[in-house]
Amino acid sequence: MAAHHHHKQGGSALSDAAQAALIDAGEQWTDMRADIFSVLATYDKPASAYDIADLVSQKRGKRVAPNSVYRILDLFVATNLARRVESANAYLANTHPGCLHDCIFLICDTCGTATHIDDDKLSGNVRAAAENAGFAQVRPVIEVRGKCADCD
Amino acid sequence: MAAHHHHKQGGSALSDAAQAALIDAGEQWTDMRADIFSVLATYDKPASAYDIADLVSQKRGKRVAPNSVYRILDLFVATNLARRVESANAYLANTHPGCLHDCIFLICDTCGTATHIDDDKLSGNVRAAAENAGFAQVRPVIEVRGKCADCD
DNA sequence: CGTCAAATGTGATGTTGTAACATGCGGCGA
DNA sequence: TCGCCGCATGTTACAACATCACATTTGACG
Repeated sequence: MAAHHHHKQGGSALSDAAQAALIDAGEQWTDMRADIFSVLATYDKPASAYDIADLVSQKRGKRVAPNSVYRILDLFVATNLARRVESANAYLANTHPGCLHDCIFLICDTCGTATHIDDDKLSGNVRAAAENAGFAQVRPVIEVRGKCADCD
Repeated sequence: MAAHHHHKQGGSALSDAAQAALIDAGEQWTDMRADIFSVLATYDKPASAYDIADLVSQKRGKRVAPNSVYRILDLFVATNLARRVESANAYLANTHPGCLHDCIFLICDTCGTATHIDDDKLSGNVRAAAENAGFAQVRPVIEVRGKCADCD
């Protein structure tokens, strides 16, 4: 595979990539983590920890506490398998784990779907502006609320 | 006063400006709103609705419910007297009400203080990217988490 | 097999945000 | 003046989001 393609990966391919990335980070790919990732990956809008807890509970036929979900989501975010959408208090699967980007999320206020842009130039400028102001260990949060093309 | 200065306004001058802006928007400047704004304006870090409710309660010697605070904060945000910091679930007074900007907030993860930058070029690029992707009624959320110069 | 660390379960609790309806207050026309 | 109306605020309840502390399970490894 060539250097830097950004095809969205489908269900199982994406899970495979996630698994590889997680193991690569020295973490385990457990059933629970696989289930949570796969549920998260089916969402095209940011999913709250509680949404995920409900679906994973169904899938397993046994209550999974939000608590556990949060733990794993935190891990996913730390290892770049998922992103937190701050303006939605919710999470999205990273469709290309392994690639580091400062994602820009576009969230439709009407239908809730989120798309994401990787514009390293843009996010780089934001980073630069922050560092210019004396900030270090910078982590940009760039999200755009609005109306998507389908909801005009 | 000249066209577009951005001196931070101090306590009473800022409140005066806020009052003017609110009335200009066809809203009332009530005691409650004045109190909430003045409390918000003393913060140099994003203040949660609950923080504000506590302080305003003290100040008035009578419990003010978070509920009421939210209502007024929403009004402030709608009229550009205050901003919501999404990544902190909290609010900041706008130090120059009347000027419309897509603010960029820098929030220190260590001390919590927030500074803000107005870089219309940068935020304009974010807007443009979103509109390019078919989004309308765009409202950028640009925040940067990191460590401020004092906390290095 | 025993031990240890990591993962997950469980229950409690803290924080943030809304909904629904009641009350108060001031303006304005009858 | 009186009653009505619209807006602001009060009050109660609850929903949604997030974390803490501690118990139990699992599985890797000597």
